[in-house]
Amino acid sequence: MKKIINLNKKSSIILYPLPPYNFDATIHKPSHFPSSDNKWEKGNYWISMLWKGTCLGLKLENKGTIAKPKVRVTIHSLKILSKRFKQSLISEIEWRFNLKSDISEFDKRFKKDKTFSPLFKKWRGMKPVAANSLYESLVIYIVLQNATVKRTYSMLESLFNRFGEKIKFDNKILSTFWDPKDINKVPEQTLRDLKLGYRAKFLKRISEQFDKKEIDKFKMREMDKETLKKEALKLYGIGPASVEYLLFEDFYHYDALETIPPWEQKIMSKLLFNKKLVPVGKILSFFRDNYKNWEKLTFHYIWEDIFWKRKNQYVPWLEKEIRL
DNA sequence: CATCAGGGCCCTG
DNA sequence: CAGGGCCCTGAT
Repeated sequence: MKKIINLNKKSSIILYPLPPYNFDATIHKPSHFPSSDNKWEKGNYWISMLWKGTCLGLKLENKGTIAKPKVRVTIHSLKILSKRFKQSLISEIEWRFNLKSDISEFDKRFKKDKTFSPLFKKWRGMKPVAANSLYESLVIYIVLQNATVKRTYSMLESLFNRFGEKIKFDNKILSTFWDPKDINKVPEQTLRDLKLGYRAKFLKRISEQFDKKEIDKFKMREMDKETLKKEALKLYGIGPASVEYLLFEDFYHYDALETIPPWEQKIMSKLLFNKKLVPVGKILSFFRDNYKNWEKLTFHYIWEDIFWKRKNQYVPWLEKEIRL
């Protein structure tokens, strides 16, 4: 059992997201599998973060409304942080929690949508969130591949326990990720022992690329969608399915809807057409024809809505499609 | 018990 | 560009 690190120093700042901003629906995604690096309760969110080699604990509190959003961020750390460090950290936090991207056009354009206006209204101000760093997201995409939820969860938790730390702040104990070099320096077999299977090689290669600073996430944030896509596909172990998540969830391309994995296809078939299985092409053109430029964001609203429902009530047909 | 596909990806031919 | 192989797990 590793020692728990107490983060005793803290400082707070108020941030103002661009409206509309739905705090809970943006920060918490019920469709995602649970992971011990973060915790959500209505209006509050805790997550561990590594920034420039420093281990931090963030607490975010909702202090505003969708139309007048306001978020209080408390940064917990072991040592007092310099002003310079905090400045870079705050702009990173603004990116990660998607405080500044503009979805007001989407908001206006589909207000009167004949099919989904109630749903758009219900989740007004919901955006994708890249609460994890790019490296951490890639780790998650790798453990998602060809695995059930349970297996994905256990692979990630094994990695946390082997390579990460446990931190305590605001009465929460959370896992942290690790520096890519920690994985780059261990043999592949260490990862295989954690039951990563063939993904071990992917994780090692990606960790190596990050350790050698071959990937510039800031540059990637500036790229147009097609360039970014090509760039991301160069990452070893990252293919079309992972890139599909990456473009939307990590780089906020709201129109990035090109492929739909089988289980999502089944669920969307039911939700959109009330059928068992509709061809992917038909689902794609439904979004393209009706929600141009906002295809994936629209998909996201429909998608998360059913998973929010699942939190409060049992949805038998959905349960069957989730490989737990 | 064995067999097999899978919420992919890489590599080979 | 099609298809085999890969770690494991759960379904049959």
